[in-house]
Amino acid sequence: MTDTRTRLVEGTLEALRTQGIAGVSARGIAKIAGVNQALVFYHFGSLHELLATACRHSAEQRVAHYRARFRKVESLPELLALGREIHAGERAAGNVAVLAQLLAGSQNDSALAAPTASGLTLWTVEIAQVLERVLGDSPFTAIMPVKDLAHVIAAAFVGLELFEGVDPESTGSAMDSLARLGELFVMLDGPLARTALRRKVRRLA
Amino acid sequence: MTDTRTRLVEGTLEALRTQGIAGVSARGIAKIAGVNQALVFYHFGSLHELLATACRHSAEQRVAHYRARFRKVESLPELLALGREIHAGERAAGNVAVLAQLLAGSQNDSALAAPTASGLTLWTVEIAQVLERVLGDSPFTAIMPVKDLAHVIAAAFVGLELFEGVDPESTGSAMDSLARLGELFVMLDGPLARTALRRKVRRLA
DNA sequence: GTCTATAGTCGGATAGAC
DNA sequence: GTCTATCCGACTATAGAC
Repeated sequence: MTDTRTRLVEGTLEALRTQGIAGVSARGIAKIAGVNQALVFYHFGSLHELLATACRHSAEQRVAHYRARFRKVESLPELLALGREIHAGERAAGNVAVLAQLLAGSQNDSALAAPTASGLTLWTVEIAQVLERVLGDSPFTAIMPVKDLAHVIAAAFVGLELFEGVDPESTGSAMDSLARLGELFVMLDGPLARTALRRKVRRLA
Repeated sequence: MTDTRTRLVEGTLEALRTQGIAGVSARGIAKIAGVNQALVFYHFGSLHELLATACRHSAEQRVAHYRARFRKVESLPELLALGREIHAGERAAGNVAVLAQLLAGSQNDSALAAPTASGLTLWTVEIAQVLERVLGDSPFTAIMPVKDLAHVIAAAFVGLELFEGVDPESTGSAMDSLARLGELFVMLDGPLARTALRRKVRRLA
């Protein structure tokens, strides 16, 4: 990627952060990137394609950044700690906001939906792999497969990110509770509890 | 509210559903509403104010529609059943999509953030009241207050709604799992389990 | 209250010089 | 590859007739 292409992609992400999907424009992105407006179309053909490219780039970059850390996680407490760390860092860097804006824009724009879905899958696959390793043999997964749990976790994060934009205090409190809930789950996930849980799960199925 | 005002407000919600926050315009809304474009400004002063009005109206209308049902819920299974029913109905009517688009737009628009937060609060207050009644005396609430749980539930619904727009199959599967998880929780929430949970919670605090 | 017409602005995209 | 200049459409908002 040449320097101009990179600047435009990074500028697109910054524009999504500061202006939202409703406010992005080729002119605005070019201004942020410090390049001429016509270069958006020379390099990417259309604003649409630039958005899609930025979406792909952002997801790959973010997940790659944490992949090694994900691979090292061997227990639920470790996963929770990493989850909180990622949330804090990504939130501060505005990357969850980018994802939320892309998701909102994708609802009525099928060309954007495909790369957004790919980007999302990068995250959920990574989370699912860790969950598989961490609670793969828990009877809990009979009720909720790790793939589904990974989706719910990612969805809750995106939803809470959006809430945080309109009601920061309540959302912060909810996130703290969620962290405590994870700790409780770890405490409950002993051998005895697993046996009891297995019985219940069988009855449910 | 005169007929034209009503048509414009309803048209705004329809525009949010079909075109998203990035695609709404006074002209588009007027076309959907079947009224003259200039009337947007005569009745509401600005597109902004129309969006805010529509946001308030939508939330009040939706919550009022379910309030009586919420009040009748006396157990977690009933709440789960109602939750699934509301989700299906609201999803089909596109009301969760409206909320998601308003949330996305509010991230970079403080004038929209206030009414969106109010609308959101109408929902979370209603959910929290039911949760209070249903599991108010469970030790579970010591870890996660009903207010926080209500926020997380609402956030997860909004997040999953957004995911559904880009990846319907995976999201549907995740929602099914979530429903099963609720059923499991009900089975686990017996007197014996509560006593054990209370012990764990004390240790955590 | 509702209409037409329009001012003024901004945005996507392209042509063509360098 | 990068620039200037520009076309053209869509937008918010207002003026003024009815």
